Amino acid sequence: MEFNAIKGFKDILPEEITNWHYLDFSFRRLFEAFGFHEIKTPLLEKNEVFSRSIGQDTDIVSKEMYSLKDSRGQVLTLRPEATASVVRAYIQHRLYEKNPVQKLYSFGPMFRRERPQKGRFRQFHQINAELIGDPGPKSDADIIAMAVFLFETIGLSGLVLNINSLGCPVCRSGFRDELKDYLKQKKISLCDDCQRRSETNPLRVFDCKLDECRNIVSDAPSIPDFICRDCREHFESLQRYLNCLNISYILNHRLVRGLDYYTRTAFEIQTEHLGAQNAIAGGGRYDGLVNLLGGPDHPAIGFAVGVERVIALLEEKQLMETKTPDLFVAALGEAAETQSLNWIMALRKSGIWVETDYSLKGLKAQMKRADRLGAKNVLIMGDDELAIGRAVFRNMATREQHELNTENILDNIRKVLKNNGKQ
RNA sequence: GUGGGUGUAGCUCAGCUGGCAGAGCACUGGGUUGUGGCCCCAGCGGUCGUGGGUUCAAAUCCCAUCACUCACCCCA
Repeated sequence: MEFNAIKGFKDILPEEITNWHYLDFSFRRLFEAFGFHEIKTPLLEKNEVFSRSIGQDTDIVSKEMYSLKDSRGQVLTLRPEATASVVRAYIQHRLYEKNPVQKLYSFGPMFRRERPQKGRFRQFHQINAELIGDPGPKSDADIIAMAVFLFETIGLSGLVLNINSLGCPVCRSGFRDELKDYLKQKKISLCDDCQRRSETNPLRVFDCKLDECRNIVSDAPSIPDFICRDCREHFESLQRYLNCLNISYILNHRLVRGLDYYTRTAFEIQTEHLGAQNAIAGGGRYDGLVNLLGGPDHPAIGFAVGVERVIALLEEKQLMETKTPDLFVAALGEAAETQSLNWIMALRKSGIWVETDYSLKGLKAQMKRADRLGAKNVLIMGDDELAIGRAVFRNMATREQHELNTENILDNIRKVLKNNGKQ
């Protein structure tokens, strides 16, 4: 019986891990320069943590969560996103007592039971940033800039930042009602999906790709007409900050986020290279969530980066550079093999990547092995040479080789490798 | 959940007017007793996704099923 990984769950193989390390290193360095600290929360939470924050009517909660009952009947859920858990931890540990503004980041797997396709998996990874305790809009700019700079520093271009304001609970509910009424009148002309959307999440109708729905929506009440004065000023200030930072963006009044807890600022960073899954990062303000989960009435903003999507873009650009061994040791004969083993280990302890063959083969085979591994140098040592205190050091690229005295051979090798490395 | 596409060697794929299961790459050995890449020769490797049907004969035609994949919905 041969087993495969379950649908939508992926192995990350050694050949693709380099980009993961690169992204990991890059985002941590950048986020810490912004004063963010890492937080790790459990993968499993009580179901209510997610159902209450994300919203009962959202797709995530209504059909995508991996939930299970433990042996005592408690319903637990594998996290479908990070924000709810982070906010739960923020409240549980009273982090606001230590510092009124908490800047937290996290990285790890999320789980949603969707149909997998390009750029979408059932287990996927997110880089997450949350800034809790400041109402903005300067903190909005900070968060958005951090997201934009991340993609800049890892060398991705051609990305588009979309921003929108969803309004606060007060002005949004007015707008929602107006829109609902409007859509009700036009209901017969809407597509099936939009008829459903007009009930569950009317803002989503703005996102429909069909011409008929688009026409209807173009005359519909729009967010800017309804947004209250505070929300408008907030949004305008944010745009001034972005202009000041030379961060280009497009105002997208149709940008709607799928989670209920978003308020005011919403943003998304999009690419054209991933098929239908064009969002590689998305986020926004969630001023009511901390309170909703039982904490103080603290505002917050955050975003998530879809790691697999970013990795896919990095692979497209072939930014991955493969590392190769510094040295391959080819030993011929038992005495040489025994002696070489100690040298190999000593070099490895000093951080030099040394390869050798595990089976005793002829020199030709070992040279071939060294070549296939991409070894930069080969140390050739046979019993005969060893007896007279010599070994051959060969540079694979230049095909030059010279003899090394076996006294002080480790220092000699280190010296040669160091010089090669500098070139 | 709905629709399209694809399943043949470790990988990429050809073979699909039914007639012995193939190529390139990779791997192993040899051409060179102790010198890699290029070249040449040989070798290893396959329940043709699975089950059933039609047929003298099925990788090929039909049905079912599973997996992968893309798209819808929705999201990172």
